[in-house]
Amino acid sequence: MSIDKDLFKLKPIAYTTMADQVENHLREYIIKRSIKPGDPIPKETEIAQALGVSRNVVREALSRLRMLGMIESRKKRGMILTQPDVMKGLELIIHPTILDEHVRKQLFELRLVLEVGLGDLLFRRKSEEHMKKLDAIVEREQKATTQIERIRCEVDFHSTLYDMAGNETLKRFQDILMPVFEYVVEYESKLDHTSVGSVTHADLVKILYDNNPEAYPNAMRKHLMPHLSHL
Amino acid sequence: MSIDKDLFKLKPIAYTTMADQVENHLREYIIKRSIKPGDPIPKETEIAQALGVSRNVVREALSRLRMLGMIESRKKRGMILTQPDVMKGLELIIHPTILDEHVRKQLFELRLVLEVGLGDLLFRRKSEEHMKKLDAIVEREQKATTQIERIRCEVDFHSTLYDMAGNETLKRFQDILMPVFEYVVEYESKLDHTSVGSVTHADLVKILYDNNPEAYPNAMRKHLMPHLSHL
DNA sequence: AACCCTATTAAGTATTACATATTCAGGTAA
DNA sequence: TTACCTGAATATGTAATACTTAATAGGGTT
Repeated sequence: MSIDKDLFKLKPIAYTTMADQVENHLREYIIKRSIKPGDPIPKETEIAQALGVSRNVVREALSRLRMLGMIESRKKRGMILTQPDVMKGLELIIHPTILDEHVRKQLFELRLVLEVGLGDLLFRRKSEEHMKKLDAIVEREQKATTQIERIRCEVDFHSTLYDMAGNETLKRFQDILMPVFEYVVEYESKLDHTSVGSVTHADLVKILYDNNPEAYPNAMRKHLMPHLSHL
Repeated sequence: MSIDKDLFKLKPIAYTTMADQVENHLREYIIKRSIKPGDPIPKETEIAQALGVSRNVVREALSRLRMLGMIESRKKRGMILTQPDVMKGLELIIHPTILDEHVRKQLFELRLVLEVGLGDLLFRRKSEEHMKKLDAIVEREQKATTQIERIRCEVDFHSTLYDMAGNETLKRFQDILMPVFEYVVEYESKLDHTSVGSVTHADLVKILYDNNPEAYPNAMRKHLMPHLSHL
């Protein structure tokens, strides 16, 4: 509770550079002026002069926003605000080899949570094509002879579910996280779990055909049980 | 299908700057050399010289990675790789007033999916304290007289569930998305839905006390039905 | 009115210089 | 020896300047 204690808690000092400040300033500027995608933002030199910093620093801040897809710039036309891809930031950070195991595990849990809760989106948005595709995957899986082929079917099946959900953001989220999952799957398969839950892909497809949203969550839970029991 | 058609689809040209290239180069460098958090990375001048670009460009690239929390730098010690917060990128982009309604709706759906699928994490990780906290919120909610107070209880309840799940990444995800949800909630309350699903918070708490993972998903679905029926 | 040429503008890149903070080594005093 | 002070070396942070490049606008010619 004492002030001294809190002081010690501070990391080597939260040093904020000019670029950090300009970045924040620009964010505030965009929000306060409620600038919308397509609208122009001031020139680099104007910003630099207005904030009393070198153009160098301004460019660092702008470079960051550009990376996130928040702004675009053309040679003469200046810069405009753009509708950012909300998952862009995730994509830039998530790389399996950089993340430690703890985080990878948490992301894998996140995936399990998503698939169990996915039902209502699926039932509302499934189409003929989607169902046919699932049928085809199940058939392919039953004919599969190699472990590699089975794993491929597994990935395709669940990936198709995300397609069916008709939510681009969710789909993108899944696509970004996929490489991490593969890492975990590999890790788990080394342990013992070549086994599959008591509910098969075919069972899940049947539930989708039967239009039975009530049955979906617990069916998926059972399907994922080998993973869930690991928590 | 024709090539010409595809060409037209290309945006005004995917122009890559030197900073973009250096950024990618650094990412590859980190991955290929499997540099781990805490390990040092080359000096700015070394990078600039090695890649044949100005130090300015290198600093733009480094500035981006620094923003994402992938590296840290000290005045003399040089720069080191750090374990990035996987959700940092999301946090930087997601601001309700910037996102268009379409994306906000998708994020709201994502939240619904998460809460329905959250069960298994809850049952495995709930503690005495958590349950007490939920009890207190339910009690507070029943005594509430104003709409504002009820909404606050609503937020607290679901927020506590994410706490209970014992997954920091998931919790952080929720915290970042919360402002967007508030926007949607406000939007929905304007329509008609002051009503609540047939399953109350108290019912959900009971299921948690009863250690009944099977009942959870459909109970939460019913609780969220006013929102789900909007899909 | 259609076309071409030129000037202008704003972002991208390079270079140089200096400020600042941190480490390290060396030297002095107790 | 130990402790403290001091200054040099170093790498990042910031500034200033100049030049390149591409896109736009405007003016003139046919």
